[in-house]
Amino acid sequence: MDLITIDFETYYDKDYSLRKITTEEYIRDDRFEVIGLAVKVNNDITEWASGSHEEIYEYLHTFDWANSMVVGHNNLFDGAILGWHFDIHPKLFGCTLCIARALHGVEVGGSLAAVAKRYSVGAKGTEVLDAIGKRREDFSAQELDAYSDYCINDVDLCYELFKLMGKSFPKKEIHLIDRTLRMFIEPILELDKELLADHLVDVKRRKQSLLDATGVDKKDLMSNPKFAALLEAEGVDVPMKESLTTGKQTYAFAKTDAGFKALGQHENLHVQALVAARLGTKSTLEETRTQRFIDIAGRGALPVPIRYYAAHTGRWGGDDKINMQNLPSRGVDGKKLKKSITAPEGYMLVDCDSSQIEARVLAWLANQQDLVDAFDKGEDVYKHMASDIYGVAVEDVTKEQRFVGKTAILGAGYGMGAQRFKEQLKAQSGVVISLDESRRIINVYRDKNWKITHFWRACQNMLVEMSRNSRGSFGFLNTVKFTTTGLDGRVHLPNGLYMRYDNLDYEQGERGPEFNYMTRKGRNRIYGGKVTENICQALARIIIGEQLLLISKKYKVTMTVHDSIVCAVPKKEVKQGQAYIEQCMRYVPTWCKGMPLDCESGFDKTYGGCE
DNA sequence: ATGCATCGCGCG
DNA sequence: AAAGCGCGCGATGCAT
Repeated sequence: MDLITIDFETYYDKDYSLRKITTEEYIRDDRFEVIGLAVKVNNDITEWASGSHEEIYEYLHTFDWANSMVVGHNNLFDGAILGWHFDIHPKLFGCTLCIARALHGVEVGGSLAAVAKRYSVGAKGTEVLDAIGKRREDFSAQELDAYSDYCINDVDLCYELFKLMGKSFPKKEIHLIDRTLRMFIEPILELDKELLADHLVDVKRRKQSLLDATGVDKKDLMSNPKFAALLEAEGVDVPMKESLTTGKQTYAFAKTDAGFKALGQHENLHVQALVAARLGTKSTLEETRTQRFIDIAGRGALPVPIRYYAAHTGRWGGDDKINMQNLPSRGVDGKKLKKSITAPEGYMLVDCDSSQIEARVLAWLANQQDLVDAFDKGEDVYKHMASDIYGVAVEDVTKEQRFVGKTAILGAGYGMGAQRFKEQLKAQSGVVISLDESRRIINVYRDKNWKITHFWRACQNMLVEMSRNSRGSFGFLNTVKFTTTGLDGRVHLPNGLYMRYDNLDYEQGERGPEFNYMTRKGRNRIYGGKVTENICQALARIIIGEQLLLISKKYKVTMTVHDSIVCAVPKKEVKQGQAYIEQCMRYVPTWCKGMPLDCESGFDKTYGGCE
């Protein structure tokens, strides 16, 4: 297999640029034009090519793409140009930006310049290229020459970086990068234009009627101080709270803030209307995302931009202004956007969810064997938890009691305290318990799952060890190893990558060291329970990654949302396809024998219809 | 005009 | 001793 490194230079101007519009819109726009590109086959001399679309097309088709791996820095961009404009479909896509993010942390600068500097492979060109607003034909021969040097240099840097970073990079992760990029580069999902148009009208109408009921202007609702003034005018004591970020007093206007919620039942009906309008108009997601979908529908199929290694736990994230991982799905009529996403002609979509994967990983990792066994047998672990909490037989557990058990299983496993548990329970289900009762429930959880509480302590000890610049391993079958490089703590993961706690430091608190590490947004507190959560999330991501690759052998994976995978399956074999996909999602990787995995799936013509 | 911090909110 | 966690996007308010 050949390695082809590429970089496209394309037309841009003040408005038509990647700073202003999405990658999808930019590449599909009528103004799109290739100024030129640099191509390097294996270690051959890098070539520069510039010419008309037809000339570039012809030139590009002289390479053997079908047997090549194509690498670029941010290959989402170059790969999409190859596919959408030049009908070129390589065997494998690589991306030095993706690899850099996985190796050196999601926090560090991922620009080609920054990564090149880190590896000392040379500097990115600094010459000021007068390219803005210039079409290919506007460049003089000398200007084009300078541009070619610049572009060739970029490709050479990218090639060197791939050699250095790619050598030790896990093969499976390379394939995951490839599959992730293809969700965007090879779009097959379609959008239901009529449904979207109707939905946009509905959403706007709904918001307007909320506003009409108050008789105030939208901007007075959206602004915190102005909204506070409206409430004060009604004689309301404006609810305040302490900011979790700054510690200062701030307005408590979030939909889960108790004081604000109470205003929703205020005796003054105008106050009720104001609160309802504020809540109903504050989130613009439904409206903006619907508009983006409508715009995309006018241009073609739906490319799914998923960012490889977005979280320091390795999870994927959204990208390109249209986060496909947080599409609404709860509440009445909540799935309209998902329902607008449709399988291509002759296909159905299968949406398969891994069941409670993080809770299962936690039980396995901490070697909480009774919980592992319960998961394995397919028992209702939430009911079992509730049975212990309330001292009733499993079959007598009420719906409300089961919900308490569920909240405990999903939250208390990472050290949640009584105060937080009480609030969470109230916010999520309206169940109100006393602080003493909350404390009792937390204690029941911790006693029952004592191995898990031990694991928090092991993770805390790991932080201590890392801060002493040492190495070691812990966890079930020594799955989790850690080392320290300088001040950077690293938790090694079974896929060959690691989670980093950069510049790990601590302050001596009254009751022991309080650890923190550096992120892009400043220092983050870190402690045993949180490390436990991070590791479980990372391991769950590795498991679903392996499963995604298995599924890809047979079906096109169109997107993933953390614990779910959405595939397109030919209509006539949808039942067999669904069975195959479920089989893949129950696959237990070799490094985690005994992991109790399960899944559930549904299929439909639309994403939102998969139940 | 543009960038940054903060908050809220959607998902897992 | 105890502390649930992980994202991205959009709006506002304020600084440049």
